[in-house]
Amino acid sequence: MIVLNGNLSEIEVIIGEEPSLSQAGGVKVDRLDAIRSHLYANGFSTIQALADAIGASLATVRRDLQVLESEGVIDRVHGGARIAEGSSVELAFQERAKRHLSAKRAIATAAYDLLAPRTAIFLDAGTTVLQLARLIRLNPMPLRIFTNGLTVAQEFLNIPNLEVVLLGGQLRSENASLVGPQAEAMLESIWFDQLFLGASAISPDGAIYSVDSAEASLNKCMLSRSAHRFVLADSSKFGTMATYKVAPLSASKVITDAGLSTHWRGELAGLGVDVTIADLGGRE
Amino acid sequence: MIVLNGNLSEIEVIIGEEPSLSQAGGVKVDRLDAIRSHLYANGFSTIQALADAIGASLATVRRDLQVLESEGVIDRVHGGARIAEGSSVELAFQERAKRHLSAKRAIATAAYDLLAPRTAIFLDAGTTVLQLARLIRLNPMPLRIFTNGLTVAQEFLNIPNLEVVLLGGQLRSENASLVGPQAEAMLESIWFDQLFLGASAISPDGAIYSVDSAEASLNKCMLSRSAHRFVLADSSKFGTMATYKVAPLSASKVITDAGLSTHWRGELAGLGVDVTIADLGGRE
DNA sequence: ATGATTTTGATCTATTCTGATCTAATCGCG
DNA sequence: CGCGATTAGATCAGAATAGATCAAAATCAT
Repeated sequence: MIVLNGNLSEIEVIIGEEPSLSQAGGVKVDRLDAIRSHLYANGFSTIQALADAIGASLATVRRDLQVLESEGVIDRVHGGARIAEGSSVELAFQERAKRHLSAKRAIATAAYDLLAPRTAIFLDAGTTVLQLARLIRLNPMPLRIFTNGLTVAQEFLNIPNLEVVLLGGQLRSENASLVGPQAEAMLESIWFDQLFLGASAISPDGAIYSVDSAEASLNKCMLSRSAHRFVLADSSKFGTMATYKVAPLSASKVITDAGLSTHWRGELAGLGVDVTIADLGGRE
Repeated sequence: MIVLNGNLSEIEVIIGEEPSLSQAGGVKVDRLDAIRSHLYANGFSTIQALADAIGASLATVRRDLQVLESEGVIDRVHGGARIAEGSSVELAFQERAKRHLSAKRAIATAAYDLLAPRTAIFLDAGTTVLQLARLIRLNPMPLRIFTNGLTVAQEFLNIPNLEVVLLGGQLRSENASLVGPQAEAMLESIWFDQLFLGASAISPDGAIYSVDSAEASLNKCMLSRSAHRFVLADSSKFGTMATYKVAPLSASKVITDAGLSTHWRGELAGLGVDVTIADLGGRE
């Protein structure tokens, strides 16, 4: 029986039955490991140095480096290669952050106008809320900020007059958020003036949904710990569904963009939900 | 004896005695790093001085400065260039991470060899421990990892078979760590097999010291929650002082590099501390 | 064993990088 | 304000590096 654990090269090794695999010279997997090892030990290396160290030609080393680069393990630069720095980690997340970017920025700007100095706010780990975080970094004001988002917290490094508290908990790679019972327990001892919550989806009957169970559970806790609740969701989210229900919109105010259909405007008015439509041109 | 007082740039200047850092191997990325370092150390430098220090022509230095200016890390003025105001603290961490890098990587490699699959470990927020984190990312094994370091957690995004738990608490910008009573409270409910702790300084009488009060307090909690304790400190840390005492070394094992003086080897042996000397060439 | 596929290494071409020289802009000083 | 001196920017040839192509070698499936 073969156990797959997500590592493709290991799978190949397990299935392959060559007894001569211990040979270090000619096998591609060994070469890739050797390159990674060499680059880690030296930080940076020219292609020539790698070729000498490994005993392969320049062309082969280049091809190997292409593979490693596509895996995100290394960074290739003119003149050689180096171990990838931590920054280029979340590809899917960054892609998601770019979708409907102008709408998200408009929404973030509208949300920023709601902030008051020296208050306590909570920022969710969503991509729309991240834009709000970016805006606060560029236009700082004294705030006490709570968040469960790694990227959100990162925005606030070295910004003066900000007290930033990150929730502890299990790291969820999909959106670099912290979730789980530890995060929820920590929330229980915190109270804040404003909550800015993103949403994976807003169901046709006007409820917030999330793609993740733990995230949804944590979102519920957030909602119960804030004096004012704002849901930041671009208009494309309305009328879509996700797996886990968080809460009805009725207890929150909504900030969205001008793309919201007249049907939904009426719907939200019928639910008694306060809606702010962010104007895309409304930048200061 | 060197007293560390929390001013990072002073630490760099005082301890910095390596001539090897300013040597660029003729490759662009090395030069950019060298310029960053030189400018960080001196605050301002003329183009001629940079060209002399790095060993490149004036034209090349100018072009490099253009790149760095577009990245926003420096400001160019007539006659030379200076570090951009905003990013000096951020650079301090990177500079610190690069100092004694080969020693730190050797230490990290020795620490990695101590890991066993499916155990629970805690990784401190120091720069040496960050190298261990990077090693785990490049060479993953199933682990339950706890940390209070934002950059450490970032390393583990999208790595399969890792359960990563980040301590909650107040964000400390200097080294992107989470500290404070909330972090300590969360530690109280966690127990792990191995702790890997960095150290700002190891005092002449063999005690761990830290530059930050909250960090020191948290470190004490960490030490009390682990079955095995490993202090990762390159040899330059021994015989230096910082402001806040964490704990004596006696209850921990030490991993350091071959630069440790014979005096200190004897000293540690006298204290009954188990010492591992990481060999810089000791790769698989 | 044999043919097909993949991998490797050498050669050639294209791109990028470097350093020198020349021209334009800026600074210091009377 | 103008002048000399210094510094910045532009251009270009030479060098180094990356990418593309192709034949030989190794590997794999039948």
